[in-house]
Amino acid sequence: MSANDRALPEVPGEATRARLVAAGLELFGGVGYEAVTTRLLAARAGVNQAAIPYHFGGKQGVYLAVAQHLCDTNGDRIRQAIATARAGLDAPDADVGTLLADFIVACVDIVAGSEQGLLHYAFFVREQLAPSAAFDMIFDQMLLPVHQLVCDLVARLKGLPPDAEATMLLAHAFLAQVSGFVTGRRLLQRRLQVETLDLTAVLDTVRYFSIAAARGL
Amino acid sequence: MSANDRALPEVPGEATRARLVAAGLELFGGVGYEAVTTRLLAARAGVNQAAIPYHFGGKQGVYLAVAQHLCDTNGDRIRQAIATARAGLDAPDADVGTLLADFIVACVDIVAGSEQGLLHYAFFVREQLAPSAAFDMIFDQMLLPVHQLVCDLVARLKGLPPDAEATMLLAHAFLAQVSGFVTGRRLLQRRLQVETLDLTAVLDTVRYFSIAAARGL
DNA sequence: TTGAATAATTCATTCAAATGAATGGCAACA
DNA sequence: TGTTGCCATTCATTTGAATGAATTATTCAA
Repeated sequence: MSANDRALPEVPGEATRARLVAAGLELFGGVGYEAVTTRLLAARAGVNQAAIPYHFGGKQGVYLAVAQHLCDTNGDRIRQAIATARAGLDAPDADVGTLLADFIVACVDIVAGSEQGLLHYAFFVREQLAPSAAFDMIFDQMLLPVHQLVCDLVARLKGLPPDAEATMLLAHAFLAQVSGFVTGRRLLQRRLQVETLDLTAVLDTVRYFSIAAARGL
Repeated sequence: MSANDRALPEVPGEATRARLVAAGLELFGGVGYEAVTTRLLAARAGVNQAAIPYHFGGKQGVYLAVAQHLCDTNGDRIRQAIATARAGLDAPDADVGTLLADFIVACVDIVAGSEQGLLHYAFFVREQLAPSAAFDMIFDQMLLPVHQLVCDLVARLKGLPPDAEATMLLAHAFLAQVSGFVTGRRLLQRRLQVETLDLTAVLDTVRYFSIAAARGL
């Protein structure tokens, strides 16, 4: 149990598993489960095709491992953003509208701030369009905590119960921006005639819009 | 060219084509292109598998026909909503915020108002996640006119040029609700513990939120 | 520290099942 | 009778997974 347990010589299969998960993240999010062949997956990961059944029991095993990895990785950043917002909410003089806007911005940043994040969220979107065994995992670990927090913020803002239907729907309207700027980003790219969106401009807009909505409620 | 060209005895192959397109609409939107086998597609349509290459040249032909049908069908309702909004915009005493909110509500209604509409939009979302030859069609006929209108509304509301980046991003924030209430509807269903969303409550929320945002800008 | 013995992993190859499309016969209708 | 659409069957590929040999890592007695 030395301090450098995480030195370069990992346990052997770990590298292969990690490469498959990384390749799966990219491919499953990009084109969907059925469109990814085990040959393509193995080639992209730079491993032999037989490594898929060997390490994960099959293609679906890779998919679930990708979902779990995705929840683990993004979960950290999401939990941090949630903690920040909740800390702000505990303060007596909390500016709830700003807290809400900051949190929505943080979510959009996590999701749209990198090519990686976009692929991650594409994975989520596909799961929502056609849920599989991975959906429960994603719901419990990612969607639910986020939605609950936004409900709490909206509830405080409007003086509503956090679990009321109206609260949840309003929370959803705020959170819609996250999916809007991801699933709709190709539309936006064409309209703006750019290859890549200006993240700063997007985040500024999200903040401005969220604060405007919070103020107007 | 009698008045009842659309009488029951259609031209023979038409029924088969229509059934395939209808089945394709349901399946492609529901599970994605690759997940739909020609056998399943034919079975769902109640036609022989060979009808696919015969009538559409292949599976992809059905897919493109579905995309076109989708643009035609929804295009009518969308164009109507756009026309209504533009008429309102031409009035001298136009309440732009309300026009904007009404249009967003109309879009959400078209998309989320029926199981059919949800499948249609799922098709769009998949095309945005991984664009194919159908994306240009969808962009030109559906996305672009809608986005342009919302840009015009936002431009009027804020006194910005309709083609400025800030305008387009703000327009996108309003339109995000459409994707948010569709791609996120399973999250919402779980949170509300219902099988089907209450459309009226959703549309009321969208209107309320849109007006609030427009007022707060 | 050796150095076999053992376990774990990788690999080229193969297999059965599936998938999309083609084929040729058949029926309906002009 | 000739054209058009429909159908059962078949075909060549592709797909996910299995197989067993080859290779690499780990263990542990000497």
